Amino acid sequence: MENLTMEKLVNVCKTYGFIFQGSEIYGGLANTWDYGPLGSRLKNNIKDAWRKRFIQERQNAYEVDAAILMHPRVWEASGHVSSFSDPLMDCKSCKVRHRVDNLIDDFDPEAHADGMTQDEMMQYIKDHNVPCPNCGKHDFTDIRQFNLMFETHRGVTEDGKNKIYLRPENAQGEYVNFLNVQRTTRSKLPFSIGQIGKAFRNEITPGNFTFRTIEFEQMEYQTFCKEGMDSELYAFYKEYAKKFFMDLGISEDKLRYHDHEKLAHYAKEACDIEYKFCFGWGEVNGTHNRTNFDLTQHQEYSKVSHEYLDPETNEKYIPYIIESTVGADRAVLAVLDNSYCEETLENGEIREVMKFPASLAPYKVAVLPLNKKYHGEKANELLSKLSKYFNCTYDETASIGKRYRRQDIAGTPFCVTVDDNTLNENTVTVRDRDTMEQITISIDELVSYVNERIMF
RNA sequence: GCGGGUGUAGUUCAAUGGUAGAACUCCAGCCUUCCAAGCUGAUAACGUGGGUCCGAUUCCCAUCACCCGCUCCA
Repeated sequence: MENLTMEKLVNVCKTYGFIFQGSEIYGGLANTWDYGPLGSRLKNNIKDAWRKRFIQERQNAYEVDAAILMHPRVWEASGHVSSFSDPLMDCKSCKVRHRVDNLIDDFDPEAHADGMTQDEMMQYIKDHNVPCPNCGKHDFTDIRQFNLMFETHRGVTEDGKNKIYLRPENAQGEYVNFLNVQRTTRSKLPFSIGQIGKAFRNEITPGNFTFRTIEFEQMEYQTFCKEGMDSELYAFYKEYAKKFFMDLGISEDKLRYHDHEKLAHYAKEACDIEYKFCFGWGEVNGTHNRTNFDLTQHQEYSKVSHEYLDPETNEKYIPYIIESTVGADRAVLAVLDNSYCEETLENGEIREVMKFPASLAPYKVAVLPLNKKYHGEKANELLSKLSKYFNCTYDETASIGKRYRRQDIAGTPFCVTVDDNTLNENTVTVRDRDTMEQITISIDELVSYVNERIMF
């Protein structure tokens, strides 16, 4: 909808049970959100849609569900312990906080703070008398490392030896299982490992609702291949991911690519897909050509060979990895943002509708007895029958019009009413969410009628 | 993290240093054969913690959360 605001979307989500603020009765915990009855169904449907496109419909694609807590050496190998932290420093005079590396690079772009240790950065600040860009003074605190990984401890004592991290990305869970999956599935390259799971980042950032949170879920897909096939696969998955978002009901003009100019330490090529949220363009997918960096690192740190013996050429090499990551929470937010509509009816009333693709709708069918006369056995029988096939809901309160409105905002694609014809002739009236048109069909045909229309 | 703004019922809004009102929603009942009808009734709120005061939702402080702008987001 044009003119949708985040405030409006947050409100709709809260009012109807898509998403609530985390720990709300305690005043909320910043940047955490809980999915409610409708939201958790929607999210699960989006995850299932991803599974279908990225696992089920692909060749040589397998899913894993790796542990969130991983060996601390994983994060040394991946580079997260050393580079996933920001060196911060406060100006004692004006209280502005700076990232030290940015401070130095802004002072002298030739300085290359990236390569410096913490001590070297501190020394550089002193030697060059770097001023605070805000107030011009030279009165800084010591540098403090702010690591974006959440730390916790196993065992009873909290010493450094027992420190473990909540994973800041899922990818390592796929990489450390590369050998296991390849062996047990007897896969030849190229093959893919996908995973849906939570990751955690201790970011001090405002969030734009669920767009950036400290706990989030990613739908990740790693394709292992021979060097030389990497660029072709990279291009393929950029497009494949975009098609996936279009299948979630998003039109192409609300999607765009954003190629990275500044690449991460592991990447050869990197590109985001951005969706035009009501607050602006925001990343919903990242496609990366990670080269053989990750498996090489794990081979070095674990001392376990990650070389693949190519059965066709008898060559041994460490595979390249093409990664395609979709943020599950961001995909949900994009679908909510994209699906919300307000329509003005003939009587001037506003109709709020969530126009999800039917496959994503939390409820597929609502069973609505036309009035009190039709409550009871027949309606229950119908609901029970349909519930064997779909997630359904039932509403017998208020007027039929009001009940249609309730299902509109929940995004339920089909409402079936129980009336005289149901009792006498075993037919129901099916009302379509998008067109508001009604048809009469027999109860026996209803399941296949709905099934045909909710295929993803 | 910094600056500014805002916190009253599920929602949108009132009022008040001395019993916090309403509309819509929700729930129950009556009525009702297809798009938020009507009538009756009921439930429901001062973000949290301190302080000042005989008494604080109101004034002060802190904290938490949200909004706007920065910052950040390999």
